[in-house]
Formats: sequence, C-alpha cells, structure tokens
Amino acid sequence: MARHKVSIVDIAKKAGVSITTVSRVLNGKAEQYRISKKSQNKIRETARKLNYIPNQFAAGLKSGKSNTIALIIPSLSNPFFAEIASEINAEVRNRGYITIIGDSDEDRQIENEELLQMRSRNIEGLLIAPTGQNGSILKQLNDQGLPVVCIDRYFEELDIPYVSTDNYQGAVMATQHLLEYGHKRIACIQGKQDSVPNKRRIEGFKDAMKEAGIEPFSITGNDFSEQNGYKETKLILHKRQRPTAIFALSTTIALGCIKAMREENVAIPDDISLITFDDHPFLDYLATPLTCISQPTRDICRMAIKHLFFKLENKEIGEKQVLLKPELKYRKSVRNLL
Amino acid sequence: MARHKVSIVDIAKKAGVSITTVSRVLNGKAEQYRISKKSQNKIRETARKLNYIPNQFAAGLKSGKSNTIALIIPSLSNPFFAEIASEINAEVRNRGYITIIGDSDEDRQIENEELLQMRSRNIEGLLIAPTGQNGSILKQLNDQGLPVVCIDRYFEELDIPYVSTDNYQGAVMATQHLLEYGHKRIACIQGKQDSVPNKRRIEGFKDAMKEAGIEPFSITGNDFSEQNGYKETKLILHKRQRPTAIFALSTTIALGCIKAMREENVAIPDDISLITFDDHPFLDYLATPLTCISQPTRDICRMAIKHLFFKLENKEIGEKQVLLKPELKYRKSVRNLL
DNA sequence: AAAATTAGAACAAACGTTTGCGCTAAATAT
DNA sequence: ATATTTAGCGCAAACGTTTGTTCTAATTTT
Repeated sequence: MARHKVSIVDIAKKAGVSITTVSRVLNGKAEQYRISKKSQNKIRETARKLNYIPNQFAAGLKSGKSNTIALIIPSLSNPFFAEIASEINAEVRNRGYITIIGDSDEDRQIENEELLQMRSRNIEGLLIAPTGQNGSILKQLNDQGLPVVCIDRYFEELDIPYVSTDNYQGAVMATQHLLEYGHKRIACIQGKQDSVPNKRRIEGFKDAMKEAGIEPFSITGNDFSEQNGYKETKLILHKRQRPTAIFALSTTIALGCIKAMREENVAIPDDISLITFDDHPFLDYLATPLTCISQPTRDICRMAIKHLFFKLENKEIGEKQVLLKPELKYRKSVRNLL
Repeated sequence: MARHKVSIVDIAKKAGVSITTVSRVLNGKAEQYRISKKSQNKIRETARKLNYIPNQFAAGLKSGKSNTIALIIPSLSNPFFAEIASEINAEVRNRGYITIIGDSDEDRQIENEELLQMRSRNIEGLLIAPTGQNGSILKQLNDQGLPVVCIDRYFEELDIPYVSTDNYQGAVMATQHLLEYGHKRIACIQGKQDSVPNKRRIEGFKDAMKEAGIEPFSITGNDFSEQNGYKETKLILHKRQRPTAIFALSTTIALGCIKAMREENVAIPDDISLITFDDHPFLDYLATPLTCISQPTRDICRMAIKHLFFKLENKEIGEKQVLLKPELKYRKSVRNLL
C-alpha cells in the first residue's frame, strides 16, 4: 500500500511528461494546449492507476478558485431551513460547485465565526439567512466583491441582494382571513424579533388589524421555536380573557401552540382558531389540518442561486431585491365565527 | 479599499518581524516559541487592523491538516437525516472542527463524486450514512487511515465502525405490538431495499411474524419517500382483501400512507392500523397520533462523533460497531382487535 | 573572565498546484 | 531554399503558509 499521497509529480514521472502537461490534461485543457491524444490517454490512465486525488488546497492556493459556495442558516433543525439547505445544495451541485453549510444557531457570534471560517476557505459566493446583527460585515463582504445573496432574512437598509417572501403581504392575508371569519381577539406569537421577516409580519398583522379598527389581543414571543410557541400559548391561555384566534409566525411555533392547547383542553378551532406562517407536509394530516401562509421556498432558492451565479459570471442582473408572493392555504384550523 | 488580500507577509512587514513569528503568534504557539508579549501584541493588533483572514488553502497545503469532517447523507430533505445533520454539525463545531455536508440523494454515483470531492478537500474524518453500493471504497478509505464511521446505514460484512439502531429489534417490537393487538394481516411498506436498516427491519418483521405462525400480508415498496408510501398504500387498498395494519418503515413513508388512506376514506386505526419507524415532533398531533418506533438519534450522533474523534486522537476504542436500542412509543394509530 | 544557557526571533525549504512564457521540431507557405 | 506557422510540450515562478534549524544577544553559571 502506497503510504505516500500521489501527486501530479508522480503521474508526470510515470507517464514521462512534465507536470505542466499533466495538470493541463487533468483540468480539461488538453485541447486548448494541444496535447496529443496519446499523451492524454497515457496521463489519464496513470492517474487512474495511481489512484490520484487532486489536492484542492494546492490548486486553490495557486488559482485562487475554490468552486465553493457557502450557505449559512440559523438552524438546520428548523424544517423550513432544512428544506432550503436541501434545495440549495442540489442547485449548487448542478452548477458544478459544492456547498458548505454553516448553522449559526441564531447566534450572532457563531454566525460571525462561521463567516470567518468560510472566508478563510476562499468561498466564491455566499448565501445566507442572516441572524440580523452582522449586516455591516455582510455589506463589506459584498462590497469587496464576494457575491452575497440573502435568503429569507435580509437587511432593508443595506444594499445587499436578497430573495424572500413578501412577509408583510403574507401576514396581511392571514390576518384578513381571520378578520373575515369574525375574529376580533387575535393573539400573535412571533419569532426572532429583530429578524426582518418577523418585523414585516408583525407590521402586516398590525396594519391589517388597524384597518379593521381592532386592537391586537397580544403580540408576544421571541423565537422561532416550539418551546417559545408552547410557553407563550400557555401564558395566553391563562389570561382572564382568551383570544379567539392565534397567529403563529412559524410552524415550529405553531407546534408549540398545539401542544399547549391540547394540554389545556382547548379545541382547535372550536375554542381557539390557529393560523401559521410556513407550510409543512404534515400540516394536512394534523388532528386539525392547519391553515397556513405558504412560502414559495423552491422559487426563493432558485432565484437566489440564479442571482448568485449571475454575479459570479459577471452577467447583468435585473432586480436585486425581490419579494415573492406567499399563498394562503385554506385548511381547517380557522373557525368561522359569523 | 485594499484590493490586495492581506497575508501574514503584510503583517510581518508592518509589524517589523518575520513571517515565522507572525505565523507562530497567530497559531497560538507564542509561548512555545517564547515570543515576547510585546511582539505578540504588535502582531495581533496589526492583524486585526489589516483585517487579516488566514488562507486555509495555504495552511492546509503545508500542514496537511484541514480541521474538517465530512458528513454524507442520503437526503437532507428527510427529517431523520436533517436532524442528524443538525446534531453532527453542532457536535463537530464544539470540538473545533467544521463539517462539510454532502447529500448523495440516495444515488451511488453522486455519493461517489461527493466522496472524491471530500477527499480532495483533505478531510480528516468521514461520517456517512452510505447508500450501500460504495462499501469497498469506504473500506479502502478506512484502511488508508482516514477515520470513517457509518451512521444509521452500514455494512455488515465489512470491518468499518458504525453506530446505528437495532433495527431488527425495532421491527420485532413493532410487529409484536401489532400481533398482540390481534392483527394478522399485516402489510409492510419498506424503504431502500438494499440498505442495511431496511433489510434488518424486514428480517425482524418476518421473524416476528414467523414466530407467530402468520404469513406477512405483503412486503412492498423501495424508497424512503412519501411518494413510495402513497403509491404502495394505494395499491394495497385496491386489493380484494385489505390488511388490518400497515407497518411503514419511515415517517416519510407513513406520511404517504396517511395521504392515500385519507383519499380512500380509510380510517386510522378503525379501518386499518398504522405503525411507523422513526419519530417526529408532529406525530403526536396528527389526526391519529402515530404509534412509532423511535430511534435514539441524538445518542447515535454523539457516539459516532465520539468514536470518530477517538480515532482522530489515536485513543483506544472499545466497541467498534454498536447498535442502540429503539423505543416503542404508544400513541393512537394501532387498534386493539381483541 | 570564560563557558554555558536561555530568550527571542529569523532563514529558507517545503507543500502540490497553476500558468505565462518560451522552446523545438515538423509542417506549410513563399 | 528560406521564412513562417503550427503542433506539442516543458521551465520555473508563483500562491500563502508551516516548521526544522540556526542565529544572536543577553543572561546565568562556574
């Protein structure tokens, strides 16, 4: 067993050519540099025989290229982001690049470290659903020529491209649906407060309520997690007056709501209605199929990728900041009070 | 804006020391090489000022280290594997390494390419839930000194460490539960046929049935996907005689079952009972809470990581191939026929 | 006062590629 | 027969680090 890692030098020696020639053949530049078929075959064959594995470190160091895109998301354990990761991964691979995924765990510090890690790995592009606090770093990266595209989360005040859902619109749709069905006491349980999607959803909720001339029952919570949904729902249910509907800002939160309501013997939608942001394959098969605002996740990913590669290839880009329309999926969790 | 990427050479010049010294300070080897506090401070400060980002390509090339662990799974869109990815990612990060994730999409060819990619990125360890056809390659890697640990899926005939669930036992538990409740016509819908977990589950199912002296109603399917579960359930429901229970070998499959049964107006568990492998937060809140065999995913990940790092650090390892006990979670989807 | 030790740091050779440029021999044009 | 082009390939200098070895001046020991 050869203990020594084989390099193109070994191939060159064995094939009786220069390392230059080996490099060119193995990089598909044989035609360009008119290497004879004979040499090509010889080289490719010895490479195979020797079990050659190119060393990206060396190649990357010299060429400055890495063929790598970074994806940083707040939480791989959130199905919404898991789906994004899956999509992005596939798309990127299709274009001959590979993805390295970072999970920031919603933590500014971790996100920052991931960012450093990624940069030191010479990534050529960055897709990120930012936690929200490292905006200036991202802006700087983008300005320095690293193509950055934000996904889902973004910065309104910074000139960084993004692709997301029209969260405001989505929240308005959800709220209006509730209002149309006669709900007046509507509690909203939110996720990460300083994330843009959350802010816009809250705005949409508030505006829709205001337009109807109704005060929100409550707006609480601070995390896109089941625990948060559970805790806030418990608190809500223990108030002297209960809402007639709850608007959860993610399926993870909604899951917590359902859990709390079941514990407290609150029926959905008979006692309290529930509507959520984000869709999920299971929602249709819950005890009460959950009405939701569905985000066009696939399209978001595709557009973001398209955007990114346009920048990588220096093509002209149209709209830099795009918001895609969400969709209201009517299921059974909202009761008509009229 | 400095167009030129700053290197330790720049720092050395500006700080008035050699690049050796810079390298040593920035790598935390200052004490070891007794660099004065003064130089240390100077170096660290100029590094910060110049916005220095280490170049992993260069460092890796020279040192041969990458601080990188690869994780290859069959499908990021399967919640079971998404959870694994999330766990692994966190654990690896805690140990100062970073994870690069590959999604093989259950495809032997893609898996192979991912493997090559990973190797050319000089990974120091590999965690993989293999598709099943690249065993010899993995064996070879492992023999060549790259620590490899299989997760969930593994190879029985090869001497590669693995951590998984006792799938046989799990299937036996599920089947016996069904049998104890008086079910005799039991259909099993399986996932990827040549994956070890699937094989062992099928074995467990068959053995438990045989022990009860009952023939399986049917064993069909070939993919851990919703589509597969849906299709096979549809087929089953159109047979002249229906089973009294279905054993789905994953939640994704179960989801397809539920969909098909709903379409055909089959009530769970009144008309047909359903039990599944794998747990999921939503299972408790489905129209019929789904009884399942829950895998100790967290423990699997932890043990796999522990194993991997033991090998990395050349520590002595105890058991190389471990199967963890699954757990039967009683919910409401199995009807007692007695 | 000479010898030995120690603190603090620098030299320079790798690591495995990529790539601009240059070279030779053969083929073709003049 | 000479000049030009072309086919086919190699030289050697990077890329930005890490690291074994060496060096000098200062300090301590004898």
